[in-house]
Amino acid sequence: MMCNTRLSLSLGLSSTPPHQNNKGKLSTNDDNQELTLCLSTSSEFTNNYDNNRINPQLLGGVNSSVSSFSNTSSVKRERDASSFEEEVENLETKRVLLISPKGLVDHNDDDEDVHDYGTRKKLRLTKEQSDVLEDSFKEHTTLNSKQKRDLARRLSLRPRQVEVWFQNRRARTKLKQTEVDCEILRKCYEDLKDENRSLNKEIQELKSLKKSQPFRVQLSAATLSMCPSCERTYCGSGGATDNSTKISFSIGDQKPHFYGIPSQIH
DNA sequence: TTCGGACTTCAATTTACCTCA
DNA sequence: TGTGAGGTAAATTGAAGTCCG
Repeated sequence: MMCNTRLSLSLGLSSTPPHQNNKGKLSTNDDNQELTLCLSTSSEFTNNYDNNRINPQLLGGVNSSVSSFSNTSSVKRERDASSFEEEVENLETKRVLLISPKGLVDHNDDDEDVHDYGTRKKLRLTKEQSDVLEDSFKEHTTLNSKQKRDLARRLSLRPRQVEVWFQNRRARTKLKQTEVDCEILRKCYEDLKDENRSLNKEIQELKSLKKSQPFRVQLSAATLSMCPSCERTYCGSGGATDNSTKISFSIGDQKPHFYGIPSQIH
């Protein structure tokens, strides 16, 4: 399959709208394995090339006439081990689009996912494909090259499609998590607002109590109170304070004293 | 150590399709 | 029945980062 592949390169411009042409298109005629690359001013090709969607090695290696693309043979990495095959696999499923005076014409008559006017129909994954992808995503949210290829082969998709699916899936997961986080924060805000409201209410009650009853109030144990002059607490019976946190103050006191919290004892 | 190419991932955006009023 | 709005998911684009020779 690969060995018989012949790649030819043609350059062209058309007057059709950007969404219909000016797109770098790579495709194959399944019958004779002839690949035709139509380049244009589109950023798609340059982007694909920049990101190695189209492997320069493929261009340079298969067709020596594109010599400027061939200087990549020294790059050796595990994840690249199959990139050549992957690219060929990608190319096999892409389209032959020829530029005619009317614009781009789909060259594959049996092509079902390209409109007559040259735009790509949006693929809808089948339930089975989605399920397999979901299962795979549960195992690992990112794919290495081999996993991607295997999955693509299993689902009869292009590796790039699997890659894109995982990319979008990660984005959806992140978005959902953000929504959850937002909800948690919203709940926290509501709780704090309620707490603030009740504390304010309590303050108002105490203030009104102070006006109507300007005498000392003890909220802690009856034996513990605060000296109004030195603001120190003492036990009414002369005994020591216990370890529990207690509060004792008089209405109008600016400095209530907490006990059981060492850092707050003066 | 620096540089550049190859490669991946992400965020933002576009595009095609679907549903529903 | 046709249509526009809005939602969703596939696909594109460009930037940033890592790895390695």
